[in-house]
Amino acid sequence: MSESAEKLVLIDGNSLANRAFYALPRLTTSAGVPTNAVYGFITMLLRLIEEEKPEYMGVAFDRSAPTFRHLASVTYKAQRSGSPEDFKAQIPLIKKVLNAAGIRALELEGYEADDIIGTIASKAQTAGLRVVVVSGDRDMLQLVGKNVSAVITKRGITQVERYDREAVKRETGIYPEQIPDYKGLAGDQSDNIKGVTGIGPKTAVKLLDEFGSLENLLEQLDKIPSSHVREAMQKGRDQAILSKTLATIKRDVPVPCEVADLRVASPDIEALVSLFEELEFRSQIERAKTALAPYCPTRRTYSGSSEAKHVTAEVEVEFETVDSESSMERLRSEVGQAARAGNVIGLAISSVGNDPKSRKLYGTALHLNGKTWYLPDEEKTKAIGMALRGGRVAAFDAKGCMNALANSGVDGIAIDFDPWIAAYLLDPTRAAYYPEDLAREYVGSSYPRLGAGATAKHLDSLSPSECCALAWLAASLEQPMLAELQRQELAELFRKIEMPLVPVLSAMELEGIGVDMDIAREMSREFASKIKLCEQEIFHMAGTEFNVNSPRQLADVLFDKLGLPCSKKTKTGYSTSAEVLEELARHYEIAAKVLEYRQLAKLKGTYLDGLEALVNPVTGRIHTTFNQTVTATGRLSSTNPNMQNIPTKGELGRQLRRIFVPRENQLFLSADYSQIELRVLAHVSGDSTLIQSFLNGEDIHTRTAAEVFGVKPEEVTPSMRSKAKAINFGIIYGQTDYGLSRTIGESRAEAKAYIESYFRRYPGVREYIESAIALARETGYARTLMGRRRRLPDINSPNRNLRGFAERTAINTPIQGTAADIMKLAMIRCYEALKKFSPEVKILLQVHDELVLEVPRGLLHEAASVICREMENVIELRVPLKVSAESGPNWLDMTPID
DNA sequence: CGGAATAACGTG
DNA sequence: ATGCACGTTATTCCGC
Repeated sequence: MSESAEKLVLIDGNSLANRAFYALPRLTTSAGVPTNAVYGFITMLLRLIEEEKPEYMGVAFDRSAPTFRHLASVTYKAQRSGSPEDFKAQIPLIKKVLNAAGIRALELEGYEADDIIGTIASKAQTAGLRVVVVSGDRDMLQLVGKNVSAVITKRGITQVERYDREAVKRETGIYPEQIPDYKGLAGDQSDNIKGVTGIGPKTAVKLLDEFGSLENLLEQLDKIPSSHVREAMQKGRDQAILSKTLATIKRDVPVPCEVADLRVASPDIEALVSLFEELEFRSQIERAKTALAPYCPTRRTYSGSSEAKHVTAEVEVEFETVDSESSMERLRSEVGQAARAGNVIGLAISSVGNDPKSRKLYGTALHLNGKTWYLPDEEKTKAIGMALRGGRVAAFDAKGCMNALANSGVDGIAIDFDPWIAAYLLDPTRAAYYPEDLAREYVGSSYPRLGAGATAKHLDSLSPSECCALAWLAASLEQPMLAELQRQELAELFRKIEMPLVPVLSAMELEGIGVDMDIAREMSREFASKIKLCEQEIFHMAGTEFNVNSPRQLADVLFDKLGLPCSKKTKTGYSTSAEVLEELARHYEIAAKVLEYRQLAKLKGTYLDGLEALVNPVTGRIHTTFNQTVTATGRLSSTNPNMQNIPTKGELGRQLRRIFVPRENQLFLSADYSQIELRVLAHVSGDSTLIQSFLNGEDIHTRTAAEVFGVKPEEVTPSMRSKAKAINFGIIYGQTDYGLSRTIGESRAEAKAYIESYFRRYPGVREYIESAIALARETGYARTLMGRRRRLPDINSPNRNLRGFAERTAINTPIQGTAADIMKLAMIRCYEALKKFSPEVKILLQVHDELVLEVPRGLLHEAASVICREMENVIELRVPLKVSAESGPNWLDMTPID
């Protein structure tokens, strides 16, 4: 069964509505009609549609006498959130909404939602659909099987847990089909199922692991080793059978419809809008329209912000699905022909996955020679993959495509054009690079319907037609966007740096980095107990208990209750930032404790607990994603997790680096550019003193201190050096005297004097700053050494604040951006050099001015020299580039090489 | 419930 | 007003 099969989402309506009802405060229309359950239900429904994009949907409702459990829970919480009547009255409203949305509400006299869902899930499974069951009830896990997964809503559907067969086993210890057997043995209090007296959860799991099913167990009671358990089973035999029956979801109830009837095909948007207006759900109208648009037979009209209004073509892109040997043969020959002729081949891949390494391909579209093809599965993609090697390929999210292809065993596809990267170079500060916007800007007023791909930020779960439209678009954008890059003198940066970087980043992401989760969990436990201790001390000193994590509550306690002096303010109240607390800590112990608490909580939450969910279950490694199109300056950024902000500054935080470990018999090698930004400053400013001190290999901060404070280098004290360091960094950021005075804790006049003294000693730097601002004023841009540009629309603003910000950006961007350019080029060079040197050496991470690699022990010194050489010689500046290398058995214990 | 805004804090 | 560039976490507010 290929994963491109159509999808059916089955929702337990009562379960979701109930949750919504109790989670939301009492919302009503202006007439007083309660609407919270409807509102919450719609929120969850739309979210599901947006994420799952199912072709089929059904929402099942109970139609039996309420069980004991329902009554109990409803009356129990009733006093807080409204009466059960308020809830019941909202169910018909939910059904009305579903009806308008074109989604079937399913109910059957005398049956619960479970049974309807079970029955339809079975039918759909037989029909070859992928089924997703959504409920708050873990009982539903028993329906999980081939092509049937379950989403159990924990706290809503944000913290969603998706179960397949193996996940159920992992979580519960038993397989889905054994859940009724399990309940037959261990019972279930919440469902009033008794089970066998004397058999608890652990015994039940053990028995089922051994005997498979309840029936099998009952046949071989004599084989149970423990006499205790054997007796219990003999006594509870009938109860076990009855309990199992009660716990089994029925799969053969007379549901009033066929799977085909559940296709979402004709939402009545007008009816839905008027219903929402009636319910006064203003904020949901637009969202619902967008979410349901793909299900509507006709496409909405697009109205752009400009005077010209474009109407997207009503037509789907035409494509041929490759489902026979003959079509495969034809496609193969077309690809060969396109490759030989040098024609562009548009590529788009529909894939899913939590991280780059688990991103799995389930459909590929190709557009070439004016025709679009769709390869409906991995097998077909592999069959054509190699043929793409020589072609000129264009694709949105080239790196994601490479990852998905590599995970399917298709390596070495070079992608020459990624419209997202092109658009990024043309305007790196743009909020989003939507395919639809690019189509309008570069292709013209008519293009095929893009569907959900229109506003795609990542290319998850595209339908065949969306996938094909994007392949078409990627190919169609190539020439116009390349021409624009050329016009703006960005083509070389694109061709020589950004696109060649893609395979390097892909390889890094797929490689991942090793983590020792045993250490992480151990540290997490230690931190937890320290946090608890800390919290108790804070409560004691405060004389009250509160949530220390809440800046609001903390401010209340500190400034109102305890009357500590408050200084800084935020938009909403008094600030409790580290800066404020550090000041207070000089006199008040509680402030110091809060700082300690904060530090521990931050480290635990972000770097210990947050990591767990991101470990790839197959590789056991962390596969971060490097984003090439987010920063305004040209740097990379890293997400899921951010591997570029792993603690290094504080001693406590630094310890977390022990978690990251190389493979057996390998070492980490880290190579970092020393003072790269100041070296870039020296180069672009041409300041002779600065250049000279780098040429001499001096300690740059010491030299600055000597210059600014007018002493000999050997007379520079640590305090002078640290101030000089602050000045050096401040210069790069365009800092004012006020800012410097705050960082070094001296008077503003003093800071001003330092800066003036600095500029007297480094006049070239002052000239650079002035010319950078002047250039930006003239052109509206800041540019890096390699021509990367960033628009600065506020550089001539009458608003002093905005203008000041733009001016500082004009100073900083060429420096930060040039350093980024250099590092990117170095990465490409290192990657190429390592291919020749040894395929066993892997680049794992980039942290702006540092590369982290994994190296077999025996290759360490040679690898280090290859890397340092490549990094240092990547470009000839007026000052040398210096790289320092370290190695170690984890990311904490790193020692210098040479 | 879930989305958005806010505050805080980790990195180069 | 007041130092550049990022991403993640937890809390809080809001919807009608």
